[in-house]
Amino acid sequence: MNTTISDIAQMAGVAKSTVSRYLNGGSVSVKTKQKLERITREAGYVPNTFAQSLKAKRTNLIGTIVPRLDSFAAAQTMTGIDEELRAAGGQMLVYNAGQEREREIEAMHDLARQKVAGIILMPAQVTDEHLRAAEAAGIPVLLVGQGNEALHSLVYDDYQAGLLMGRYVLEKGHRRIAYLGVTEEDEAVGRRRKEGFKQALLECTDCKVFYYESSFKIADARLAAERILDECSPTLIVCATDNIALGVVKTAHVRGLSIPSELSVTGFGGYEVTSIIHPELTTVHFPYFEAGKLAARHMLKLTAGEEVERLTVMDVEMLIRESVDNLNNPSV
Amino acid sequence: MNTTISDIAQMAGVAKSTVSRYLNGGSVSVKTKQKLERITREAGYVPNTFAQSLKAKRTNLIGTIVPRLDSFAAAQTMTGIDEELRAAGGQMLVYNAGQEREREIEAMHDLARQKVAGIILMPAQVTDEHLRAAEAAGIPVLLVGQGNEALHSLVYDDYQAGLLMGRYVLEKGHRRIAYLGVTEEDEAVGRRRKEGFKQALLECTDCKVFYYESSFKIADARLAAERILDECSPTLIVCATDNIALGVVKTAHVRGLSIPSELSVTGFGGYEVTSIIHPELTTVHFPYFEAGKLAARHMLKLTAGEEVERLTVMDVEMLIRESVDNLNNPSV
DNA sequence: CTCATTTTTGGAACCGGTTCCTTTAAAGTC
DNA sequence: GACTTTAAAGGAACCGGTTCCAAAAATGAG
Repeated sequence: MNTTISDIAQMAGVAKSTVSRYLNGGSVSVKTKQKLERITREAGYVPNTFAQSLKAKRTNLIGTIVPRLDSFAAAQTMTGIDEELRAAGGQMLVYNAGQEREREIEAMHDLARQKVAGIILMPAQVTDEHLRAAEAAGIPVLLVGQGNEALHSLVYDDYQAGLLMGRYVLEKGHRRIAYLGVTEEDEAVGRRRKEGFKQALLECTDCKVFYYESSFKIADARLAAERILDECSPTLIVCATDNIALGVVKTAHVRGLSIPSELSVTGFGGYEVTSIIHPELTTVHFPYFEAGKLAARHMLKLTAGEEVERLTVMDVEMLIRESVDNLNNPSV
Repeated sequence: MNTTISDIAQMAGVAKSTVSRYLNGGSVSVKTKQKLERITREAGYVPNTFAQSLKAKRTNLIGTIVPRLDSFAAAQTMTGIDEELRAAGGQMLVYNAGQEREREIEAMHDLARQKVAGIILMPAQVTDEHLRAAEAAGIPVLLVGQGNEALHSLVYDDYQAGLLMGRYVLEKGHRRIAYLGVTEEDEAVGRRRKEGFKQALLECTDCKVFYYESSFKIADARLAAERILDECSPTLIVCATDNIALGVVKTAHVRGLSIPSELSVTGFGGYEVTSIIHPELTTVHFPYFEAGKLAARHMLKLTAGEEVERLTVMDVEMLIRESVDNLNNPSV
């Protein structure tokens, strides 16, 4: 069915090693080069990747394990990875872990078995199991979004993000604040982001802060917002992610609370939708796309055996928009 | 480095063909079965996929070509495909075409070369080039979202969607309507959806309808909305996709137009965000996730050589929410 | 023109499995 | 216990490339 290198060799009247050499740029005389050029083209010859990989013992595939396919952050990161990989002749093999830890582990084994050249992992949490699986895989593993000393990591400056946000809302005069976070098992989003925020709040002596927790789901955030509004009526709710903020905004609308005049809301992430809704959401921009590109570049270096700094921190940027009221001018 | 089947054979003192038979459930005595069970486990033996595929001449990979990674429809469809494939022991290899036609073609060649078992393609348009590439690939190709007689297709009932929407807005008393569509090169979204809508409008004698066109981008939709509002001040704008509707809503907000009292807006798609924004967007739900699952099931059958109906039409469902004003009761 | 050197080629082994065919061992029959 | 039948195991070829090494051809030097 498909023409093989032997077919080509036969047609050209040469040995298949010569054809192979021609294909891989080895020493071939001008004459045979031309002949082979013509024949491979006419026969529509396409090398069999398996045979190549079997010998080479590796592929140009980079496995990418994402928690879910339908999240803004994951989509942006994947797009970045894909773009950069493609430019270098590589390819991305996406593995959807469906937000389950065991499936992340399983994915690493599976990808290693498929001899991908490296694995880019976007976990919610890094456990010993992850480290063991990474070790067992025997290929470079790069973490995105979470850091770990044992592996190459690319993280966002979550602490700084929390700090910026804390300072900003203080500056706007808010003194009764709810922080709607996520589980502290999530080192980056759950802990660091909150710690930065707390640090900023330290500078404020007359502040009341209420800490709440939710899952990453919008529906859960809506429920949490109900509780917050009932229990402590803050002037502002700082949400650990844009999605959570979206849920809070929704609850506010349902209750007929106007944003920001009656309730201020902020998020983290900088998802596209936050600039589409009304009022636009004040949030912190995380460079997901750039992180994806950088992750891919780092991975390419790693697979080439080059050195890469173990920890890279990506800068974040405050996005000041419309969802936070300025309480300093009680005018009008 | 990695243990091979020969290593196992040697350790067990049997021929590698016996090990292979053991692994693939051939006839092996109880005694050797037990011995091999122990040895493969202890050695942590994992078969090399390339060697297997080289012989088998195919993989359990299904190539999926998407226009972009960061779209709700693509993400939902991919999730559905992935879920169903995984359940059947297969895997999805995502190829991002970046909304460029040539890259879709290139992707098909590339995937065929990598010996994927089949290709699921989500094109904006099906050209002769697509058909030729599908032919050349020599493997099943399944279209999702667009239909073509030459290939197996899974489409949404765009005509019906347009019809439902047209009837609904008429019923709500709108008589001065703008339809913000997309290029007619897109058979499904550009033509069928609009045709259904037009059909519904035929029943209305005193209607004024203005047709406009935009790209799929929110930014372009905002611009188009500006034009529409300036030129024909309709009571309602029917948008060909939810994203376009989002852009129109944004423009309305910027102009201080209240929705739906001063301007009604509708979309198509049923993206998650449409139920989060305020007011919630009236739209038509397209079963992207289910389509993905069904596409995967069909593909699995096709790769198994089974028959599958050439054209499958997925039902859509009207989602009546808050963004369309009822003009029939000018009371209060 | 001969001999040494370099370039180009061919042959064979190898990558790690699967599968076909043959031989050997075990089991069943009379 | 000898003979047939069936089950289990071994050996070799094959999938389609790459690579190493040796042979052949072309080139250069003297």
